Amino acid sequence: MEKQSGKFEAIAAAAKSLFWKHGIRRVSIEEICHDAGVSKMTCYKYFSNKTAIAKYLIEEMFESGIKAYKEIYHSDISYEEKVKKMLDLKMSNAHEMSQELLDDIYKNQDEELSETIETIKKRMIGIYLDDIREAQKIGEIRNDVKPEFMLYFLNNLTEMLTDQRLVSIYSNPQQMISEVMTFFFYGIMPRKNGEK
Amino acid sequence: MEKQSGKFEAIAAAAKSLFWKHGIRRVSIEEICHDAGVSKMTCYKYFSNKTAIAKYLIEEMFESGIKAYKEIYHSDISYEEKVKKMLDLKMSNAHEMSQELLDDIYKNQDEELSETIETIKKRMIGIYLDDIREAQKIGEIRNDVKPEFMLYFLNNLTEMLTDQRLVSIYSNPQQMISEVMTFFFYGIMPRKNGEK
DNA sequence: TATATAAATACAAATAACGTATATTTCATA
DNA sequence: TATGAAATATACGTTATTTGTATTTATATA
Repeated sequence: MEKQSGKFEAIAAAAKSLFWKHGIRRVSIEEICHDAGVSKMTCYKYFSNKTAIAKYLIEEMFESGIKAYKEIYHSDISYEEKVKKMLDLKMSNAHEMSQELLDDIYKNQDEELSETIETIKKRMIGIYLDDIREAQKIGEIRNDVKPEFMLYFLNNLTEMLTDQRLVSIYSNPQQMISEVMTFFFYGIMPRKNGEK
Repeated sequence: MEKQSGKFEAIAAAAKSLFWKHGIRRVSIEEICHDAGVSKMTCYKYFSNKTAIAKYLIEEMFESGIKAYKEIYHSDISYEEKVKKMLDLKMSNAHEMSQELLDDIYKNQDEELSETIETIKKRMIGIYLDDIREAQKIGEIRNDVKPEFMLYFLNNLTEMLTDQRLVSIYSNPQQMISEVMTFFFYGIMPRKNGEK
């Protein structure tokens, strides 16, 4: 069997560009084919329909996200450094999948797609919670706070980091992340002597 | 007759937001009505169809552009200052109408809309050329260069000013405009003594 | 209460998108 | 050059969406 001469990738790239800009509903298969420089028949060789393309793209996106997370989590740096790196990552990927696109998917009640997203989300939450519990066990973070609350709070943080009202307070995003993280790790109490 | 309770404006605003983001083709009238919080019947009270809404918005946009230009041109400042103000204006309005939206209009061969745009464009070019000729007449700019070439070159300048490759060379846009303008007014030759 | 105005609903007609079948073209290989 | 696999272009019936209008229902105002 011959190696795919990049047509699959061309379709995926064209679809991603269009979906991410306009949502799924507004984009037609013929449009994707045109942008990919591929005929409709070729498109149907690889994907059974539009939803299948979107599903593939969304799964790919989440997979690469999980992979990036895993790499950070299992790297040999302090827990604080890990959280910092994750927040950096989240920020740079903020527009990876726009809220608009998600709304589009849910609003149009495409059950297959929303189920796909829900499934992956659950998987990611499971991974995150396990990792938090592990970190509690080995004493990297305090264990008198529910992992679920930490996760909720972390999600809240990432939202804050893309909120223009917060961003505009700081002269650069690194300073913002650093300050927010300090608050997350140490709270509002002034540091005691001996504390890092 | 009662004053329109902002429904016309609501429709125009919703349509503009959608058109400017997704182009005209991808947006339906029902969508506009929904976003405007107005029923379809009310929409048809004010506009006969989707093209009519787009036409109104495009004309309004060009009109306000011409108005802003006129204000600058007839203000009591030096010609150099005028050009600078115009370039500032052009830059801040760079995304007023995206190339994508224009492509959408031309690609879909909506004759009415493209004619509307062409008509307005011609009017604007006429105004610009007249003003350049007048400036030549009263000696504000040299008269051994065709007005048409100056206009062409000015258009080219505004395109350059939104080109990221150029923008990234300068630490701020004002410096860029100033340098580009100096080149436009005085060319590459070093200034002679006595020249401003 | 009467009257005007907008919203909601329903609908036929037009348009666009879908997915498939078939004919044509391309192009590498025998 | 002839052959065959694979992509493209074309055509087509089917379904879904959009359009523009008509009719009914709600809402506010004088």
